[in-house]
This record gives sequence, C-alpha cells and structure tokens, in this order.
Amino acid sequence: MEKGGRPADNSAESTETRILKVATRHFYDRGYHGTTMREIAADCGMKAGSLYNHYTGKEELLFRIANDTMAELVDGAQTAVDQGTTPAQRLQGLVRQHVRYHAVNRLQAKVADDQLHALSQDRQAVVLKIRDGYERLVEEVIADGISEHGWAVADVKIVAFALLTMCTAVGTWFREDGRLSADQIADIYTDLAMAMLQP
Amino acid sequence: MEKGGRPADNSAESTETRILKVATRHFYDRGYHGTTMREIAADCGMKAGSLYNHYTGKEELLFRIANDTMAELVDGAQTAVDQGTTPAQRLQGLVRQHVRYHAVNRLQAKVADDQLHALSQDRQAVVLKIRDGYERLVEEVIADGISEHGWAVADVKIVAFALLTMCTAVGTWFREDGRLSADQIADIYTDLAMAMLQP
DNA sequence: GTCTATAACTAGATAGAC
DNA sequence: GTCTATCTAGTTATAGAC
Repeated sequence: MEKGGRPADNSAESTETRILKVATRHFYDRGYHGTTMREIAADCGMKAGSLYNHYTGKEELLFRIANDTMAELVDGAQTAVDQGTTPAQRLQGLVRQHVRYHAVNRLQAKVADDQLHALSQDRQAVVLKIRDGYERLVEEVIADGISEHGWAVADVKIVAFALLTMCTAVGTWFREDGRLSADQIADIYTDLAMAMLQP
Repeated sequence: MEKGGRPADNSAESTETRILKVATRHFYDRGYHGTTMREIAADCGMKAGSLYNHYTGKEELLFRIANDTMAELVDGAQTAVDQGTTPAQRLQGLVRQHVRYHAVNRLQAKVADDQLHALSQDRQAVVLKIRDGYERLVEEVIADGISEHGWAVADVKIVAFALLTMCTAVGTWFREDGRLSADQIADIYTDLAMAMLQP
C-alpha cells in the first residue's frame, strides 16, 4: 500500500495524537460529560493520572478536537474557493470538500458540532468565530452566483444554512463500509446543491 | 387570545408535564450527562428527591421526551401523506410538517435526536424503530414520485436522507424571535425540496 | 512519562418524617 | 407529594514514588 520510502511505522504517531483520537471516539459515542478520563486512559493503555502529563485536563481535549476540526474545514474551504474561477465552480468545490470532510472525519466533525456546550465560554467563542467565518464564505459564493448567474435564491442566509446543514448531516449516516464511497456521495450532493440554486 | 369558554389556567399543566419541559430544556443546553436531577428539580421549584414521586429516574425522563417526540412526528407525517393525492402533494406536506415541527419544537426534537446514546439498549431500540418507520414513509413517497412523475433521483435512500436531514437541521438555527416565521421557512424548504427532485 | 494513592467533590437514588 | 438526610459510587485532578 505504501508508495513512498518511509516505513509504515504506526507507532510514530505521538502519544498526544493517539489520546486525541481515542478521546474523539469516546466523546462521539457517549458525549463529553458521559466520557471519563479513566475510559480514555484505558483505551490508550495507561492510567487516568498519566493523561495529565500530556493535556491539562479533559476540557483541553475537547477544545483541541473542536478547534483543529474547524481550522481544517476553513482551510479546505478556502482552497476550494481559490481554485474555482466561477461561482458555480467555487460552490461545487465547497460542497464537495464539505461533504468529503464530514464523511471521512465524521467522528471529530460531530464532536466539534455537538459538544461545544461543554466548553468554557471563552473557548466556545474561539470555535464559533471560526465557524462564522466559514459560513460567511459560503454566503459570499451564493451571493456571487445570484448576481453573476441569476441563481434562484429566496434568502441567502437560509439557503446557505440549508445547503451546509444538508452536507454536514452526511457525517451522521455515512459509514466507511457502506454502499457508497465518500466521493460518490459528494457527487450526488454537488448535483443536489446546484439543483437547489438553478433559476 | 383565548377563544373558548375555558379559563387560561396555566397551572392546570400537570407536574409531570412541567418536569418534562424543564428536563428538555436542560438536556438541550447541557446534554443528558451534563444535567443533574438537582438542577431539574430546582427549576421545577422542588428538591431532587421529589422528582422520584413522578418518574422512576433520570433515564425515564429522556425516554419519555424522545418517545413522545418521535410519536408526534410519525403522526404528523402520516396525516400529511393521507391528505395528499399526488406524490408531489404528499412530499410537500411531509416537508412542511417536518420543518414546522423541528422549528416549533426544536428543543425536544434536538434532544430526541442527539441524546439517544444515553438510553439503555432496549429503550434506544424502541425509539429507533419509530424513526425507521418515519424514514421509510418518506422513501416511499419519493419512489412514487419517480415512477409517476419521473423525478430525477440519483439514489432514493441518499436523497431521502439529504432531504430529511436538511429539514431537521432547521431546529438547530431557528429562533422564535428570528427574522422569519416557521411557516415562512417551511415555504422556502418545500420549494428547495421540489427543486432537488425536478427532472 | 507512568504508576499508585488519595484528595475534594458531585452524582443518582432511597428512606422516612411530615 | 415534598422535605431533609444520607448512602453508595464515581468524578476530575493532584502528589510523589519510581
């Protein structure tokens, strides 16, 4: 499978990264408050006290997951927008990347979406600010499509929300061993998105 | 406001109903595991121990919320299907009722969707079975639209999910004091839904 | 960097007086 | 049907040995 010269040494994954992955799975399955540090530690092959050598506490784990996820989403979206030359191309790129990300990284995406209430106000605000910027990016592309292509949009904000939440929800039912791949689903969703906008 | 001869006696609301409403608000804000019986009791004007005169425990509160919500959704959907005479009418009725319900009852709808993991396996299965029936109802209407109207649907299951999750998400951003009413939003969403299906 | 032990606290649920 | 008091268990986080 490996193409490069680098050995497939999975143990190279840092302890910090492994803890985040395990915490993500637990927060996804049982929620932030339903997960204990003991359970996370056990799945990492250590005791609860040892986790505090890597993170200051449970809340920092959630913050890192949510913050990293949002940052990755914005990065991908900005790339998609930069690569498109027309509003249609940019929107298709946005939808494709959003659907693919929420399918491939469905655990962390759902945790980042649903568990924000468990963060302190300050940390919550940091994550929400990134998310607001993301939504504005989508709204701008839709607004461009209206003025340049005459897209039929009853309300930019509502349609942007409808579009994004439809794509976000892919993460709630997508399964890695399911009937369709993330790419196939992204194809269907880009078509649905364009159908929602055609005059 | 009251039209009938019955007095507007809000205290007629039973203690059981009030407890459920308060619990719904808390489960929505902080999640099931993030909510304590003491908090629910305080908002009901009683002490934690008193709650157990009305419900056997915390989990029963969540089960009642989730089960009642799903039952109401299925009822509304069945009515919408029965009242339509064509697949297009039935689908529009389904979308309208689904959007309206998730806007008007957004707290309980979100709790019923997001907190199922906290239920025992048996109780979870009860709720999921109702939800499965609901989804099949939508898939059938879409299948009818394909054969009778030639709707353009790449994949019935995927499009049914896309449609339903898009409408469900209205509950995550709808606000009672927002710019648009639940009915106005339902109008926009029925149009979006039909646009997604047109050949 | 992991362990054991423990501090300090909070949870759901119950018993029995009123 | 509500109260107070309490039980039992489990929580995050820390301290200090190794």
